[in-house]
Amino acid sequence: MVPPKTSTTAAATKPLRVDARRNYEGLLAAGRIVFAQAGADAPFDDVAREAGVGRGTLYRHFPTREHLFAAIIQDRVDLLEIRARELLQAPDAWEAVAEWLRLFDRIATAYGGMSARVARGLAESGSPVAAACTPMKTAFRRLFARAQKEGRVRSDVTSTQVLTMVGSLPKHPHSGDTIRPYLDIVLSGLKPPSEG
Amino acid sequence: MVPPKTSTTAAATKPLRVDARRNYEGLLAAGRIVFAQAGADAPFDDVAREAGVGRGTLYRHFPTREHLFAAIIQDRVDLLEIRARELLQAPDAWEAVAEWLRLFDRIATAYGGMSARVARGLAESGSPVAAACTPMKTAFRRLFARAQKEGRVRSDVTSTQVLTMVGSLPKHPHSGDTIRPYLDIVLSGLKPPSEG
DNA sequence: GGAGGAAACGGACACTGTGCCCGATTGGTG
DNA sequence: CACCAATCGGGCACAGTGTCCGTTTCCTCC
Repeated sequence: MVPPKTSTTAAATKPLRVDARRNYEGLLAAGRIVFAQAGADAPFDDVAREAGVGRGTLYRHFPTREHLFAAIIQDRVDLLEIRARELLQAPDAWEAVAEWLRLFDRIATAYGGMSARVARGLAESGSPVAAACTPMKTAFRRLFARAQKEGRVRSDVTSTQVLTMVGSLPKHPHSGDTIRPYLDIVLSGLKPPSEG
Repeated sequence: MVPPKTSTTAAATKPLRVDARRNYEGLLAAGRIVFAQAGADAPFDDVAREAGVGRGTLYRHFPTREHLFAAIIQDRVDLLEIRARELLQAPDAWEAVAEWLRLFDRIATAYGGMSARVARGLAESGSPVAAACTPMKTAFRRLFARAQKEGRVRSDVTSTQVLTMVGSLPKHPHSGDTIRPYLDIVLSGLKPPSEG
């Protein structure tokens, strides 16, 4: 895993000592493992133990759980941003939005219970999650605005609200997949009243 | 506040001593106050302190936070059950479902953050919340089935899934109201593909 | 109306998770 | 290689949870 480059997490200011970078990457990997296995509410200490470092090290690199979340999802967020830019070229504006949201939903279920917390963080500016997601949000806003402009999406909802809503959809407790019809209902409901 | 009669919470087995009943009702009232003010994640102790009783008393009456939730929402749930039965007589099956869900959504926002926890408990059988909501769920299932039978609601979703979904909708952090378009999107998305 | 027993009370205790702090250690530099 | 700053990581204080048990209160029966 590559430590933050252009990201908003911590770097770009100073080169970081080699042991610090090693621990940073180890904590990131440990976070993925622990949260994937025990859910987003797993004891924060477990991450430090899994990484084989002390509590102090963990808290220095990631002051809060949300900071670690933000770092963990960074690569997925980058991916989603790229995809949103690509889909701006797609012929059907509505299908582009729908396809992107399906991808977003699939990715959001990677870590149990995390998508709900991320969805919450998306809204409140100032949160590390919101900072990490800003480029993605901007890219999706363009995609969404295009569909709205063409009248393919209802006009009384903002792109951020859609992200929050989809991120908050209930998930299967164990599989982690969104229960089938939930996303379909939202997608169908996003279409303007005129369209079926 | 009337202590549980036909409810599933604790009673109907033994008459409860007068001091026990007094404390039960005091804890219920305290729970409403504390959760309304500080949200559903407020320290459980605060409920005991607000009620002027010890921790032991609180935990004896309500072994878990969810047990207290179930008791607190009992009267709202009863109300919703009654309304669902009434709406079975309504001429328009779809409008009946929509109206009931709007009521459900409005009620679900009474205590900050509680609706999400209740929505989670709704799904997992065995939880006190699920037990308290069973009559309501049954009544809504009939209402929902009627609309589905008439082809006014998409057929690939169950009534329980709808309840879980609406209960999980993001809420305004402060006001507690569902952000406007969320419920509209779900309602619109529940209609079958043929209808606009 | 008072004595005995069961039920209920409520504070103390042990435990877990969190977040911070500071002495010890390690790495980079002249 | 020696020094200084950056980093490490264990220890500490604190808050929330849930349980246990000695004490108190209520109900019943005489």
